[in-house]
Amino acid sequence: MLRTHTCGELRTEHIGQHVTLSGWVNRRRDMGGVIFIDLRDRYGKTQIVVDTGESAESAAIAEQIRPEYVVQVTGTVSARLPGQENPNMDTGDIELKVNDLTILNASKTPPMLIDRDGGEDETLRLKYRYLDLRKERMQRNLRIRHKAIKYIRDYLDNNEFLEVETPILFKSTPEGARDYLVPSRVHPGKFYALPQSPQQLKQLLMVGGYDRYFQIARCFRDEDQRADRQPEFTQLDVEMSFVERDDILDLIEDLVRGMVNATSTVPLAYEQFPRISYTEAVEKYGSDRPDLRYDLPLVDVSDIAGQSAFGVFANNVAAGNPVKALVVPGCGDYSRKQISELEELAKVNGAKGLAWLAIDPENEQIKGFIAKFFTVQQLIALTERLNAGPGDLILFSSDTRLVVRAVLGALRDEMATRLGYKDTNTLAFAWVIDFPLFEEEKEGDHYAPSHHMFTSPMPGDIPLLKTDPHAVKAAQYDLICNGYEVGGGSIRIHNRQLQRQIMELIGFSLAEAETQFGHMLEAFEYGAPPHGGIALGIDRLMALMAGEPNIREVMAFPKNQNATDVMADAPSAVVQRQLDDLHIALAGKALERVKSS
RNA sequence: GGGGACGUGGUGCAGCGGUUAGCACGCCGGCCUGUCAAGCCGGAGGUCGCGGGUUCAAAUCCCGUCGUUCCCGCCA
Repeated sequence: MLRTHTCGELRTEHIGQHVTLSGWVNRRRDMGGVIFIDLRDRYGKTQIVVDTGESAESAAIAEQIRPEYVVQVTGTVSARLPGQENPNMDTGDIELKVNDLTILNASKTPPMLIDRDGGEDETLRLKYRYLDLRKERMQRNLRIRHKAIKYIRDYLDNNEFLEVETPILFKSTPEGARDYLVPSRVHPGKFYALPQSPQQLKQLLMVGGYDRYFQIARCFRDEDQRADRQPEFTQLDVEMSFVERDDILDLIEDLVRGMVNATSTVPLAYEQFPRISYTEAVEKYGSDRPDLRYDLPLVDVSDIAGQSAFGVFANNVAAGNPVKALVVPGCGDYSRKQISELEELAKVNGAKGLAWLAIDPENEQIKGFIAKFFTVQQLIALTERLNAGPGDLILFSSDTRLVVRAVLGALRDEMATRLGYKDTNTLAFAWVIDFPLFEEEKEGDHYAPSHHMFTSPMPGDIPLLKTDPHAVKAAQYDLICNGYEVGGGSIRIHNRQLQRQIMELIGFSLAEAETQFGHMLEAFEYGAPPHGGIALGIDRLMALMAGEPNIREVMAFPKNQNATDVMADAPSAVVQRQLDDLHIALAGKALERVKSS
């Protein structure tokens, strides 16, 4: 071993011991007669002291040392001089007096400072990721990730789950996200697909009798990036047999609660996760993954506003559409410019305009271009319903139900940001349940599944499939946190008759089903147990738990927004021979680019 | 595919029509025996992303383009 201790380990009880440390030079402070070196590894920092009067040899080496040199130091652990202790360092009561100093490896001047979080350009961080990884921030984040995943494995192992690996090279299905494809050398013109999730495979494991399965599974989706989306990401994939919905929710909630309490830097807002229906989520918060760190509810005022002389409201209510409102505390003094920013946001989300009222903080007069269309009694009824007071701003939306949701949901989110309601030091988890089995709007003349084809209806709703499919609730659930979807799953259909019924409703022919899911349908004929499961987005969970705004910060080697690895320069061109092996000829843009390079 | 923001020594930024493009950190050299973002003195380092245009004059204004990022579309 090139060390006897780590750089975060030595304390006063080690004083007098002869030890060897190895690590990176964080900083060197040359006082002339004495040189201090902060030696760093991922466990901490220790101050090294070189006294030029005591060892000319070590002093000469210390003179050459620069930041990020890798050095080995042997010396005696000593108490710091009285008054020279550093309370900001874990090892601040001691220092290592050097007997022997060796440079294990030199370093070029790094393009960024390691001991300061510099806000460097993202390209720089990603190009020199191995240097970025030396920073405290990334080391802390990857440590949280490791601890959390270890917690998950231990928890599920204690509950009789088996971790099973499933193929990375699998089969493309046209549904869902765009697949990453891998050409086959052995089968010209055919392709594997990288899994978007192990969904089918875990259901087949249930048929195989592995009644409690999990996997820390890498997944791939070839879609455009976001702060919470990378081309490859990690799911905790879970599937169980002989369970009902609440068995899964209870288990996963206990797992997540324990994991957060044990490993997260950001604490839970509350221990018990609320279970809210999809209908409540979209009607009250305008989103199927509402941010529950704050309330700011959408309130239906159709009955009052429909009576007003404002044509838009009256006509919409007469047509059966809602008028809903959002009260924004303290924003009654918004300027014309600020209001028009909000109107722009409303329009982006489908609104034709933005109606608003503001209550004067002094004289309680109600301003806003629609005020004149309301009687005094109507205004009183409105403010009472909304619990709106002096200084408040009231934002309205009236349109189809879907547009009202989208508009006020977006405004709720925006106003929470502006009002500083998004506490970054709390995690507000919740379950969203009772999703409709089918989307509200049909695709052509067919129903569209809101999750996927294998999602089971709630058992009591099965008769409704024949009479009112839109009223059928699914045994589907999402785990949400701070406005993010961090997980989702369902109880699956294991009954062939029911599966066929659903396929007919969504316009999926037997022939189509056969080519895409033949292996699934056949498997289900050999004694598929009742089963269901969930998948949690590990990267999103880790980002939330580390208080990070982007999942790049919890991945060791992420890609940038263009799905490029700027460190390794991937994807990259390959030699013609490789293409020939794969029976691939470049065409179009790809061919032009190769010719011009 | 679309919209917003950003692009200036190694790094982070200021300058936003008119001197030799400025500041901090870093880097190089010197001084210094108790520092810990050490201090002091001196120094090097820039095609202002790239291309075109407007102007007597462009880092600065306009157009295009490339890169980064956030968002919309997309993500069963």
